[in-house]
Amino acid sequence: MQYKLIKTDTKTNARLGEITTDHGTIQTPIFMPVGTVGSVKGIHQRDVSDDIHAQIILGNTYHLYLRPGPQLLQQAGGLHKFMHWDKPILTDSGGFQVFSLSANRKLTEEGAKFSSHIDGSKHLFTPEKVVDLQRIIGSDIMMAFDECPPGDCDYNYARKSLDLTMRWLHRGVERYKQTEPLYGHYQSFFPIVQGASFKELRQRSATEIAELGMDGNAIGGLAVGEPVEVMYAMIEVVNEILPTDKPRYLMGVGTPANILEGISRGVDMFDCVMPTRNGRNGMLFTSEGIMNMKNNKWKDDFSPIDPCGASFVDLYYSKAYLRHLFVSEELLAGQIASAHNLAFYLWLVGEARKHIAEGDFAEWKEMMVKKVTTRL
RNA sequence: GGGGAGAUACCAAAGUGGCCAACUGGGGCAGACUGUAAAUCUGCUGCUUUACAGCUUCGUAGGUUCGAAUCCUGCUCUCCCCA
Repeated sequence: MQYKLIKTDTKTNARLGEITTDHGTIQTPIFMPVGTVGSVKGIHQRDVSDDIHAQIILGNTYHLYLRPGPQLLQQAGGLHKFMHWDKPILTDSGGFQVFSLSANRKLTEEGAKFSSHIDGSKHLFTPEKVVDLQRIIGSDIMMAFDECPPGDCDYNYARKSLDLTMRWLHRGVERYKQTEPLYGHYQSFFPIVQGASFKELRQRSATEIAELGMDGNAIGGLAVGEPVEVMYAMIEVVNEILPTDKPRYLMGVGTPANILEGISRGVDMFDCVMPTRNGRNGMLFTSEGIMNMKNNKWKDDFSPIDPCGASFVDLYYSKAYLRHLFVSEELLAGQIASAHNLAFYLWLVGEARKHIAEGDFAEWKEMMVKKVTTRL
């Protein structure tokens, strides 16, 4: 994998870059749609690619391990072939499930023991096993197995958690170096900075990770309950330290405003379930603001969903029709909303790249943050 | 014509002397959602701009009672069965 830093903004820390993988190039800053179990929920791969213009999507090691399972994935020849997606894939390690499924797991030095959320069966995830699983999945970017601690945890917990994550990281890197890709394409391995909301822990984590010299670096454990200002502060602290010649990935973030603020602070890659999940729940993000399509106010608004929208659905269907679909609980509602939101997110980062290139990113970002946080 | 059952909030439907402004479901209105256990979850839904407050409601008109959606009487309407 190659990362080319094309331009750094003069007024902000925004960066324009390009990541080259064996499955194609990625223009950064980029947003990566989440397809946890090998599907960007509600959207055909064809549309993820051709309508939404996603350049890379996510999969999840924990979920894919439970279903369909590594044996079948290997039989299929990896996730790319299985799901018919030939652009890059990044897999999360299951570290987020340590957080989101915390009631169903126990942490030990060795790893995380999960009780499957599907059938209760027990499964031990170790840093080594998670590398092996991601080799089988065949993702272009594999993530280290980490503990994502809650955003409001105390210093003692955060320190112990970080220590464990760093020990797991070294074991993961070791396994990564000892193993080879199974399907002939190169796989990167990204470490994840942790340290909750504590500056010195974040600095220590970032410093240690920078020294590893991996292909790219991630910032985890943010947008998990801490105030948004703390998240921004932590990004700044970490990006002071992470190498500039490697892409930086802010995991799980976020709202359109979060993404613009992240880009401004030197983040290159983002992912979030928000465009799809919130879309399925009726929330549309647009360049003019946020719409709750279930609201009565759209009942007889026959104007296009989003006159400036980037997806075909935006001019194809009206607000009134989409509201009707939501009220009637039609599957198409969530599909349209997801397509719209993802296309908007991809459009947003595309515009960000354009404005970094043109040199007016700072002004554009200020204006855009106001617009995307407006309630329509 | 004879016999029986019933009328409760937007709809359906509980409640049959005080704990009832009234269970529950639907509908309606609004909110939440950030490396997806989510096409999920939460709140409100008689009126008074707020309320541990007040006011008006359970077909309708009266009555009994300290107190009635609940008991009694008349009336109106609906449904079912038999002729």
